[in-house]
Amino acid sequence: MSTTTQQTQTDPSPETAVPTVTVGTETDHPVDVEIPRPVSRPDRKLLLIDGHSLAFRAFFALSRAAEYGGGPAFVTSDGRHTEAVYGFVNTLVKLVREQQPTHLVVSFDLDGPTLRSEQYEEYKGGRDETPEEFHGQVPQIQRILDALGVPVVTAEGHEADDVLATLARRGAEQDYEVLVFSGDRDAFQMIDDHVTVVYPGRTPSDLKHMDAAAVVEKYKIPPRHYPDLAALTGEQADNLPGVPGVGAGFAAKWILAYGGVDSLLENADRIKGKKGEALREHRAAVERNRRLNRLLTDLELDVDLADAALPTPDPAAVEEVFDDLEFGEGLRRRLFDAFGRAEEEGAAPVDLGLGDVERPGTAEELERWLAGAPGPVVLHALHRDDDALVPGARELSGMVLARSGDEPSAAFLDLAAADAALDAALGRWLADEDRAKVVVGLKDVWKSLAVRGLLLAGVVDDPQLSAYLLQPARRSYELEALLEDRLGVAVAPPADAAAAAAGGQQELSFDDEPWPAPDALRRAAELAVATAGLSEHLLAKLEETHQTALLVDLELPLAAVLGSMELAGIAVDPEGVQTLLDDFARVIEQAQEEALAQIAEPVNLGSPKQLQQVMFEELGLPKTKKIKSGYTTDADAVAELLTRTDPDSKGHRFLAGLLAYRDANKLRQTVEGLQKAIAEDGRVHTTYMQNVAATGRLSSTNPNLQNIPVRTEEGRRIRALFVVGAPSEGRQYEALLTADYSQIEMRIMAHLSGDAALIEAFREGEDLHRFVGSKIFGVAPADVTPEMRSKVKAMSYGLVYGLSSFGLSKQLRIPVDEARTLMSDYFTRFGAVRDYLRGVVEEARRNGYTATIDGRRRYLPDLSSDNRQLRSVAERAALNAPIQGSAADIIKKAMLGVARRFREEELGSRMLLQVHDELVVEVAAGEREAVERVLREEMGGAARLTVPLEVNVGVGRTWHEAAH
DNA sequence: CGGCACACGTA
DNA sequence: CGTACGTGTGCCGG
Repeated sequence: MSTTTQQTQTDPSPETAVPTVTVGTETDHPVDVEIPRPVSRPDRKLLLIDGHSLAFRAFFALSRAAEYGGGPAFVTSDGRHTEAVYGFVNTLVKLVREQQPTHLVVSFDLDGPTLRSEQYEEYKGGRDETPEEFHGQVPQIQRILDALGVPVVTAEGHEADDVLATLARRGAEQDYEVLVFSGDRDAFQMIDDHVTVVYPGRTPSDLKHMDAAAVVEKYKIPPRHYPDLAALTGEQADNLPGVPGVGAGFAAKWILAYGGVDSLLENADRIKGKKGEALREHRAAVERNRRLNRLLTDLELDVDLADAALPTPDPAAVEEVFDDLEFGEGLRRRLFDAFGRAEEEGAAPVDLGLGDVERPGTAEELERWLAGAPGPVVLHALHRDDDALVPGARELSGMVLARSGDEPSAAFLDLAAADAALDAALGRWLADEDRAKVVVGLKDVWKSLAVRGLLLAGVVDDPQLSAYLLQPARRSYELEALLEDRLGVAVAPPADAAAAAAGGQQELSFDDEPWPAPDALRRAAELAVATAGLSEHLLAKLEETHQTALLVDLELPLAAVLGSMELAGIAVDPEGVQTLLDDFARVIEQAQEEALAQIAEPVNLGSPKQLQQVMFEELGLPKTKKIKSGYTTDADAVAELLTRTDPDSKGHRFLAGLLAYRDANKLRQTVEGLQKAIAEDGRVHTTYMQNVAATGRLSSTNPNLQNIPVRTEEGRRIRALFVVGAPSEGRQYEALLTADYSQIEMRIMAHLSGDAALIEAFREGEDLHRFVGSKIFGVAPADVTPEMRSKVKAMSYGLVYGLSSFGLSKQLRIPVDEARTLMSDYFTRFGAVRDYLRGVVEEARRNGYTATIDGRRRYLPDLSSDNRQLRSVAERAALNAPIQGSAADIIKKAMLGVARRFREEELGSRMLLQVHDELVVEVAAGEREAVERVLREEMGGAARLTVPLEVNVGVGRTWHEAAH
């Protein structure tokens, strides 16, 4: 932070130490110029923006084509360019969000002559013509500023910089902390303890802060002398030549020795050498430059800073301009996040107006409560710690029912205490499709009710699913968080959490204590009442974003299907598990021995840290790819090292042992996890997470049955552990059946891109990669070698993930040139694919989100990040999300279809697993053919694409056999 | 004990 | 410098 230069001295008193720079050391009157630290005034922070400068930089930054972002981005459907507008708003929003100014003014240059152009005709001459596409964008920017309520200040005959300098001076006098955004370095002369200049780096949103210390650091002179330096060196951008041969270094030296331009020129005769000669020769130019680059701080401006308080924009006005310019939701959201939003609906209703929680104890009381008011009833499950666990579910002790409306009300049902009549009344209501329910955590509630023999119908929302559709990247869908984030409603934290936070011990529970505890019930009731409002809000938002059908026709019914799959579980062969564990244990031991025999001291092969020590220091193996902790020891890197070491060397044997150890150990862990997960019914009940994957996929946990090994022979032995189950509930099962989509993602790519060649490939029905290979390499399909085919395959799949030519070269271990040629040949043959991929990113950048075929969104705000790394990640996610997400939608629809058909055709077979593009079914005795038919029809017909959806089906005693 | 980093399994 | 996940281990700091 200190800006020590040779000329810097320090005030003797350390408390008030202000660095100084001495200027004019060679004159009779050297001056110590203080280099102040900038003041911080969070409550009075004025942001001044040079509008043209920001717009111009934004325009060029966004016009540059990115690898996937080339082509006509930022053009409205009627052909108006909007790069500058978009970039301007984006950076403005970023500045406001990061700097949190309390006041904001934007200034623009006016057309027509200025003081400077009159004094010097060539001023700013020699610049390239502004591109055609830039014209017309500045008025649009002013339109947006108008909608936002941001004051725009201009001055006839003056550049924006003079306006800014005047306002900066005024702001400083009124003790504002002033930030000036300007792309013109002349603005540096404004810097003092109150004024900092923010100027753009390579991109308009890569912003650098220049305070006095930074100027001294960079130019060795105090800010007020910057124009002297600029006058000497000249300003290319303004077409102002300076003294030939004099750069910033010399200029600074002169200034420090002789002071500013005036004083320097007075002493010009004392300067020796060529440079002195040049200075004397170009004295006129220097004087002219200094005259022109002096910013005026005393313009008459019709603005009062007090009126420039950061406005709260009118949403309607902003929406109108944004709609017209066809800007997406991402930018709008960021804008309102930064500025706030006028006339937002009232903040948190502190009191929900909820009376006492009712306790209907009879069927009549329940029915009376249920008939109390129209509108959906929120159903919130209550569990107690000792609720019985059944395989795949948890029994239910009670529930809170709630509704909002004019008279919010909540009721508690103690299921343990309910008599038969109350149970029946509850059952009738639950099963009644016409009585609307909002269920929190639908899948779990569905399961708990199912094990009680209760049906659940008429579910109109689960906020944890509707919120997922609206914000698929959220980490948590806890009600409290949703209420807070979506409605601004705060619900008191649970009492035990409060007690725990206060350092209290967890209360021991005694059998005679009332359940639920009164304050816990009260809180659950308030939460449930608030949930009614939350649901209303979420459903309205789904309607707005056209995702209602995804909730109503897909996710909600799917919850029940997933619930039944979890309850079913899949049988695992326990003896097979033990055999496999023993086998793997032998391999692990052998591999470990072999590896450790090559080194001096034993290490933990599971510790990457210790491995690095051994591999790169003791064994002296070549360094691999850098990671945070040093160099990677991952399988790819180890395999690479194996090819580069002598097979007879210690290093080689160590690496081979390590790989074998890791392989077997990983498999052992998988099998152990499986063993631990076998429930009392001999089956493994995974949990499908319906609101975790940002693309719309399911995930599987506890245990994860979506990553059971399959690629290696040893891995496939694990698949053979999953077997058809023993008879249960009077039903016999004859086999497992697996049905998977063939290349569904590539088919979706063909559909979305409309690429004629790719579509033809799928319609021909021949091996996709062989077909693509024949096109790219220009040979007959029969002449595509396995090597060609595997390259093509890697590339095809890579494209779906946003693979670069660099990445392809790494993966295929081929030169980048070759990878690039491969890709370009691919795109020559499948041009629509490239167009599609480009379009996806552009559209997502504009809209702020991608969408699947059925309209499931994924928001990607980082597409406009100024962090290249973040932006690239978001771009690849944008390429992948519509494809992966559409595939997820399709198999979800297929699952609903399969479940419906099993029901309608009264089949006893049941779906057990979903592995993204595969369904595993347990086939009831005698239903093999029917099940295969249902699976083929429902999976194949789950979407109407321009290419067929091909489904492979296999049957066997085990999952492994079924897949062959 | 919680959280991070690493490694690695699947689609 | 290839997307989306979940899990186990080591290891750090509290």
